[in-house]
Order: sequence, then C-alpha cells, then structure tokens
Amino acid sequence: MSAPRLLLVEDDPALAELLEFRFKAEGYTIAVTPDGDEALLLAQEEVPDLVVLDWMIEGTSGIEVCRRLRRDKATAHVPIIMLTARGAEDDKIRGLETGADDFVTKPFSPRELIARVGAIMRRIRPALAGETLSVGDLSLDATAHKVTRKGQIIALGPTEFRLLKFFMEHPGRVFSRGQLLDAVWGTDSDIELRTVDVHIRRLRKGIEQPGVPDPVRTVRSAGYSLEAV
Amino acid sequence: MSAPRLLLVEDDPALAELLEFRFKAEGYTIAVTPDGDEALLLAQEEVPDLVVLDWMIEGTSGIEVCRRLRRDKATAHVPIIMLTARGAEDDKIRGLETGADDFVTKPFSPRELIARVGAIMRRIRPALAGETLSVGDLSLDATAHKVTRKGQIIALGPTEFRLLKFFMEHPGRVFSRGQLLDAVWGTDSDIELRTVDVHIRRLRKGIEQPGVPDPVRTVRSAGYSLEAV
DNA sequence: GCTGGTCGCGACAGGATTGTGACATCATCT
DNA sequence: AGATGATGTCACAATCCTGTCGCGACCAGC
Repeated sequence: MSAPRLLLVEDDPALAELLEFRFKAEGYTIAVTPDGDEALLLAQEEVPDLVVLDWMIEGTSGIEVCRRLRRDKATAHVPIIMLTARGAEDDKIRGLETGADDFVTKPFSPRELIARVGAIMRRIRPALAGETLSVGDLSLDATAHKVTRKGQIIALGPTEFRLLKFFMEHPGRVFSRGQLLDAVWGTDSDIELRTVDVHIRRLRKGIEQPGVPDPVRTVRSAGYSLEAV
Repeated sequence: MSAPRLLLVEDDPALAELLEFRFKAEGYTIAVTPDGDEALLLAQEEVPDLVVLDWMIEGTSGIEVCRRLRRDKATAHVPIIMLTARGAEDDKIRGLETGADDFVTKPFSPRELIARVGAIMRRIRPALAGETLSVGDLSLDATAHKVTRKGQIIALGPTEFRLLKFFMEHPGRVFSRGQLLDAVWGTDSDIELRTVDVHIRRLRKGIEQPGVPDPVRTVRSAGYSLEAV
C-alpha cells in the first residue's frame, strides 16, 4: 500500500519543519501549510489519510477548519489530531465534540505525536485494505469497484471502468484501438474502432480534475496510453 | 446499535463510581473492576466495545493488562483508553506502543473522557471478529438474530437477514448476483438472477431511515455492495 | 496555404440494466 | 381450515449505457 498521506496545519515555521522532517523519516507523505483556508483547499484537492491541526493558526481558526472538514463529504471521515495549548480544557472538549479524534497538548515531543498518529493509522488502515491498483494519482480498487483520484471518489460507467483498469494494469504502454477492443470489449466484438475514441473521451471526462494534467495520452496514429506522471 | 459495552478498570472507588454513573447516564453499559486480572476475565467473558484502563491498578499493571488484551485474539481489536498521571510522558509512549489507542491525563473531567470515548466509538466500524457485526450505522447480532440501525431495531425477513449478514461480513466489496445466490441461497439453488434484485429492494426498504443515505450500492453491470461509509 | 488523415466532441436513438409493484405459491402457526 | 408471512417470478417503468454519426479542429507533409 502506498505511503499514508498526512496534512499538517501549523503556523510555527520551526515546529512545522521539525515535524515535516520527522514524519517523512517515518515514511509518511506529508503536506504542510500554515493557513487554515489553504489547508481546506489542499484537503479537497487530495484527501489525506489524517490531518494534524494546530488550534491557533492564521486565517480560519482550527475548530472552524475541523468543522468544515467534517462537513465536506469527501473529508468527513478523515481522522483529525488537534494541537492545543496546555490547560485549555474547554478547547479540548469542544474540539473532540466538533469531530477531532484526538489532541495533543503543547509542548509535546515529536515522539508522542508520531505515536498517536501511528495509533490512529493502525486503527484506520484495515478498513481501507483491498487489492488496489495505483498509477500516479489514480487508484482503483477492483473488489470494491471504486476509483479514486487524489483521494476523491470518481464515478465511472462499466466500460470506462474496465478500460481504466486495463490501462492501470499496463501503465505507460501504448495500445492500439484494436488491442483495446480485444482487451476491454472481448476478442469477438464487432465494433467500430472509432468507438474506442468515444470511451476514451468519457474516461477523460470522468477522471478530469481542475489543475491536474490529463494522464490519458493520445499517440497519434498509434493509440492511447495511461501516463504514470 | 445495542448499547455500547465499556469495561472500566479503576481502583479509586470514588472515581470509579463517578465514571460509572456518568457513563450509564450516557447510555453505555459498563462493567467496573479495580483489579487487572479480574478485568481480563471479564473481557474474555464478554468482549467489551472499549476498555478504559487506569495505568496504576492493583494486581497486574495497566500496561500488562493492555498487552494481554492485545495478545488474546478475541480482544485484540478492542480500543483501549489509558488513564495516566500527569507528566508521565514515557508511560504514554509505552502505552500507545503497546496498543493503547488513546490516553487521558489525570486529573481529567468526566466530560473529557466521555468525549474521547464517544470519538473512538464513532470510529469503530470495520469487521470486528465477534458475534455482532457492525458496518457504518448498522449492526447485526447473529446470535440474537437482530439488526439495528442508529440504535433502532429493524425487522427483516430471513432471506434479507442472511443477505445483510453476508454483506456485513465483507463490507465495501461488490458481489455479482450469482455470487450472492451462491452465498445466501446456496450453491445448488436454481433461482433467477433477477430475484436477487427483489431481495435487495426488500432489504433496502427494511433498513431505510429518513435523512440517512442508503448504504446498499448498486454497481451497474457488476452487482451490489454494502458501503463501509 | 492546402490536403489527406486523424482525433475531439456533442448529440441521439436503441439497447441493456435496474427499480418497483403485483401476484401465485408454499410453509408455518393458530 | 384459515390466517399470516415469506418467497420466487413476472411485467412494466425508469434509468443508465453504448455504439454510431457528423462536424470541426488539429497535425504533418507538400
């Protein structure tokens, strides 16, 4: 399984850098931002596996970020660890009731935070387990019949799903329309070659996301391929 | 969901009584014992949904109880919240690494502990290998032959019950009509595939509740699945 | 610029798949 | 026997998917 993705919202540069370094050393992929609003954008762009959120941050307050994360369907289930100042007990309570899953009181040791993140990840991971194909920012769970890009669930029709699955089983390789027909439609299908184009288009439309390049490459007079970015 | 069962291991009688009272008021079923060994016996007798464990207790130490709970297959998955004295940071780390899911520093307010328990309870869903299956807001007691959703009891016909049970044993996974026939009706049944649709509908009708999305997902040209939410 | 070939895109009608209500049958219980 | 509830099928409606066209944009070479 790919590296767990964290999102750290912390406006103290020194602490942010320290944690970034430590978590990367632990094998996490981690995005860092000091700003609440930017954090929300990042979370929507690519849904993280866990959010570490400082209570006192610039822009939108921590609890507001927390609430908004919970409100958005895509991020509603993501565990949140709040960082809070010592003694602010009411904040803790409110944080937990808002939807934070845990909090850590400043000052804390990186070891403690890492241990807590680990504890939550261990609790979450098994639920997500499945045979998952993964190419670039795309991932496809064949048993659950689900496709995800940057963590966001994507709806595809049956044929588009099979097409994408085939591409993801052979990333980077170029297939002619005939090969795609054989592989996705079946050897004995009597279908126009150009029909493949239409499904390629539907697939592109399905997985497109603003600001992200299209991973489906057209190779003129040869066919199509899925780029591993 | 039937009342969540807690196990509280606490040797301070005043605190134990206070927490017992508060948790009962919150609708939990709670067993209390001051002794570590007795706690292990109780946990084996009736596996709780969550354990609140004081670090310093009579008999076997808290961390030892924690470790043994984790070692026993029946209780390995049960979340544990440790109660620990202020400032014992190393203990926290060791506790978490041993398998505790969270800890609360004394002195704490009952509200805080209750909020934490609530936070963890909200997070438990996937495949507990016990007698009661639980997926999303659904829970199914195989022995009592009862299904509840968001605490409300739901009446299902025998076939719908078996169907739901099978889904809950494999949450999120998509099954074809044929697979469902094999699993729920039996391998040698001679039944129309479309009959599955009808029972899916009856199941949906049975578990539907106003304001809550339908957890049964139709995957066109593939089958059905129960969403793990 | 022009030309032949190739590809993207919107639209659409037919086809395939699924949702739904109704019904006859069968087993169980009173 | 009668009542009740569960079950498997069917027909029909509602959706969704799909293969094909046609048109225009684009590309490479002349």
